[in-house]
Amino acid sequence: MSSDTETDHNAGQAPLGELAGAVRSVALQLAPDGWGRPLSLERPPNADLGDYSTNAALVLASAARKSPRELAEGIGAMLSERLQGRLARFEVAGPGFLNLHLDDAWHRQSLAAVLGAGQRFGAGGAAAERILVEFVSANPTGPMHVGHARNAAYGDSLSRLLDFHGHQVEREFYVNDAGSQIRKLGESIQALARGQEVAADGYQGEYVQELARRIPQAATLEAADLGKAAVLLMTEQIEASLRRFGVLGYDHWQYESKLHEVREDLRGRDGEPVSAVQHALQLLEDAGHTYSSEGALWLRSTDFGDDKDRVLVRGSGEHTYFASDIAYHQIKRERGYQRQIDIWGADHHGYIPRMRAAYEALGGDPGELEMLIMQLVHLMRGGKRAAMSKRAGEFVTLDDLVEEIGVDAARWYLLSRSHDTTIDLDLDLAVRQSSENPVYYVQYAHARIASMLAKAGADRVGEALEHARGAGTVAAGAVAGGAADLDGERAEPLHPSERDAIKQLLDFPNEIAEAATRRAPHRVAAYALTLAQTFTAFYRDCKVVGVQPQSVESTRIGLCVAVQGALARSLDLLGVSAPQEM
RNA sequence: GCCCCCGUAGCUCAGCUGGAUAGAGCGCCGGACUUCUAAUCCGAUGGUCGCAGGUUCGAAUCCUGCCGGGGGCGCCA
Repeated sequence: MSSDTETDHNAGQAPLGELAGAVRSVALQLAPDGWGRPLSLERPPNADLGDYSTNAALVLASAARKSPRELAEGIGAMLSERLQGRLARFEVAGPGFLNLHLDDAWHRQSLAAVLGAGQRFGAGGAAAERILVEFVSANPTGPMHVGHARNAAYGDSLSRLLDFHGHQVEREFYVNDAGSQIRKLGESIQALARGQEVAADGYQGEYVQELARRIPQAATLEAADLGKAAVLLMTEQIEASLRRFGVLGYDHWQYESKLHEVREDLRGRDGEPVSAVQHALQLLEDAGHTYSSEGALWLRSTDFGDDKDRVLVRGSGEHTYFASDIAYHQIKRERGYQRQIDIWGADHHGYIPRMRAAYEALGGDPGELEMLIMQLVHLMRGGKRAAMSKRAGEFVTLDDLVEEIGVDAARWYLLSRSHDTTIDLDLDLAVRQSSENPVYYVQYAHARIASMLAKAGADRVGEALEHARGAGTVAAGAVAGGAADLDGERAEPLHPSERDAIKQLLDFPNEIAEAATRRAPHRVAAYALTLAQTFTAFYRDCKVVGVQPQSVESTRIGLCVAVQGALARSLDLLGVSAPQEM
């Protein structure tokens, strides 16, 4: 597809944004007091009701001191004038909906605008922020399971989405390589290497044995060193699994252990270098948000809405995990992000109030910190809940999932549902049904277009695109006398399926904006499926390659190119491939 | 006991900052391949949007209570 025309940032929002703007400005002329109220511009439930529908009159009736229907009439009349010939007609319906019927020229111009935007169609639009997205952050004590898979797919896709929407995104993995769990892992490996029993609360399973085999001289090493060596191996393995799963590379790997190391650039009250953890604790102490009790140091998190105060430093002198996490968030603040997004598993939700409290105690604006909770993936077998025990080594890993159903089906399955609903994953069923996965429907539509364009030939496609892109200017100049195409001939009327496909395409920028703003990549999947369906209906109804007259073929080729682009973009945002043939 | 998420068609789920006749995929039933890709298409079946109140021109959507399912409430990480 063509990507040469990289126009301004808002090009992606046109032309639907332009129509919405026209409705808004006309409506506010009639009801100036209604400024600031949100007006809808939607596809009506029934195609007979028109191309678009607005509730402007319903929303603004009171401000205009008119009946909704009367106001709708007024808006329609003014809009008609403003859009010149492109608004074929309008109707007031029901309590005061204003239904707009747009003519073919408007559709052609809109398609031309989409083609003109090229790869940037739907991009940008956000008030750009520098955002850090931290996701997966699986403990390096074992392989990743399907819960991590969901977190990975979501975090990766959300990052892509935010980036495409115009934000400056960095991705980070927080490695919990400190604390008792690593010690336990080291001890477990040591026991296995020495042919002893693993402690009851230690780590079991195939992968621990493998770690013991892969670490040279494991039997002679101390547990602490074994732990360190295992973390390295596990982190490597995690990174490789994520890469196979299509996760774009992380910009940062932050090791928890580093937060405990003294840094030259951080100075304590006495001017001596301190660690990030000490630095953060001093900030809290200096701000008067801590106190000592029962031999421990506490954060007065209840001052910031938490249920109870929390321990930062134990009676034993050890820092809690919470203290590390506070330091981690403080370091991220100091790195200059405008927004931190943490993507956590459902078991962390109780952790949110204290983290938010700590963030505020550090002097941060709690609105900058978003902690998104992924609901669980329930593993099923034959319709029944299956146990997942890491200790016993019984779980389905990310690698298993990919091997069984492939990256595309797995990612689509995990991403086509909202992150705050629990997912039942029946692997047997998933394998059996993977060929029914809607992802293939979307990919098929993409491949089909590729095949059609190949049949038309690159030269013909290029020529057609030039023609289709020109529709904007020509139609604009020919509004009064009816639409004409480039050669001045009368344009053939668009088929209803063509008009539908164009309108479906025009929704793309809004869908992207919604999905990004609401942190909801599953909306992209839903959109892609609908677009593929709308395109397939067009394919059924309208011959493209070889259709006469040639101007019709040109428009349709242009539509194919535009749809293919939006499908490819949607799939890419989900981390799913867009094949040329299937 | 308190906190978070969920409850929509037989199944899995969209729709939720209020809009018109509540949607999709799968399953089930009946049809369509000499076609630019049938991994497709067309048609049929299928819902008291958990229950009860409230808010209003209008509620699956917002508020309250209840019921049911899942998860969480450590000086663990």
